[in-house]
Amino acid sequence: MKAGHRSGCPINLTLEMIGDRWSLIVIRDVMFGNRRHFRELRRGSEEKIASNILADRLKRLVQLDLLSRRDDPSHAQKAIYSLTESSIQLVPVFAQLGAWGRRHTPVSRELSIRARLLEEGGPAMWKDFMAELRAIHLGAPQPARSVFGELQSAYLREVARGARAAGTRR
Amino acid sequence: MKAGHRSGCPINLTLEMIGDRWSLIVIRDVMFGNRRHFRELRRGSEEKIASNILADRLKRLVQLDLLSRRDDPSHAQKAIYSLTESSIQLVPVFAQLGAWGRRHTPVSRELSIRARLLEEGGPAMWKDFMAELRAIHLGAPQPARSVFGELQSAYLREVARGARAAGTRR
DNA sequence: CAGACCAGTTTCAATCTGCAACCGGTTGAG
DNA sequence: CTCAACCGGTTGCAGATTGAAACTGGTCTG
Repeated sequence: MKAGHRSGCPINLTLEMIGDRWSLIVIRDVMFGNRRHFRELRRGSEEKIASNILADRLKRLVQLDLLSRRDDPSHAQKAIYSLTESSIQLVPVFAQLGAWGRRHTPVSRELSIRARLLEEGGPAMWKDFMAELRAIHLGAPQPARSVFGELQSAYLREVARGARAAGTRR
Repeated sequence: MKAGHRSGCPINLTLEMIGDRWSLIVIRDVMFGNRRHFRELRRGSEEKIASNILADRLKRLVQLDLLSRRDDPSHAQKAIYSLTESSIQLVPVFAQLGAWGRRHTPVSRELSIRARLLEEGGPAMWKDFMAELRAIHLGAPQPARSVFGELQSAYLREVARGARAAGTRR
C-alpha cells in the first residue's frame, strides 16, 4: 500500500481513483460514445466539461492507467485516447451505477436506454461488451457480437422517437 | 429532470449524488460497519473523516434520501442514522466497486476480505445481504441468513490472523 | 456537581473548480 | 503560398470546497 492513501479498503482506494465528478464521465464517453480525441470529448459530452478540467483528468487517468494516449498517425498534433484493461473492467461498475441511477434519479428516456439494455442483458452482455472493447481499444480480435452497435442503434432509435414526438407536437 | 443537473444520463445523475470522495465512505460505514452515530462514524472509519465534512455529508445524504436520521430514545442528543431503501440498493454497486478495487488497487488483506466474499457470493449473496439490511435499518422481518455476520466474522478472523503474524514476527 | 460524552459548528488557510480567453502549431482548401 | 479552421491543450482568475483544529452548548453518569 503506497503512502498517501487514506486506507487499504477496496472501496476507498477505488474512490480515490475514480471518485470524483468527472473521471467516470470521461471514461463513459470513451467507452460508450467511442470518443477518442480531446475535441470530441469536449464538444460531444452532454455535461460540457471545461477544457482545463478535461486536460487535467485525461492526464490523471493516463497516469492511473485507466486510459492510454497515443499520437494519431493521420494528424501530427492529434492524440488518441484508448481504454485500458483496467478501465474495460469497469463495465460491471457502469452497469450497476446505471441500473441504480435509472431507479433513483430523474433520468431522461434517450440517455437511459443504454443503461436499461445493459441491465437487462446482465453479466453475459457485459462480458461480450468487454470483449468488443478489447477489440476496439486494445487490438484484440473482433468478436462476433457487437454490443456497442446494439447500444448505439437503440440510442439513435430513441433519439429519433423523441424528435418525431417533438415534431407532431408542433 | 430537475434544473441544475448537468444531464439526464443515469451515470451522470448517480455521480452527482454519490460521486465524491466521502459520500460512499459514509454509507459504507453505516452499511458494513453498522455505525449509526456521528461519533462512531468519526472515530471508527479508517479514513479519519473531519467532523465538519462528516456533518455536511450526513446532512446532504439525508436530503438525498440515502440516509435517514432519527433521535435515539435512550439519549436526548444522540442521533441514529439508518440506510434507506435507495442506499440498500447500492449493495451491487459496492460489490462491483470492491471487486474492481481488489484487482486494481493496493488493498490490504484484512479490509478486502469482505469485498472478496461479496464477490464470490455473487448476486444471491447481495440479495440476502439487502434483505438483512432491510431488517436492520427499515424494521423488516429478520431473514434466516446473516450475511453481515459472515462478513464481520471473516473480517475479525483476518484481523486476528494479522495480529498473530505480527506477534510471531517480534 | 464534575467529568465524560454528544452532535455538530466555527475559523481559516490551502486547494480545487470552472469559466473565458488565449496559444502556437498543423492541416486542407483555394 | 495564404488563410481560415482545427488541434490539444494552457493561463489567469474568482469563487467554491476541503480539511485540520479548536470550540460550542447541551446531556448523561457516577
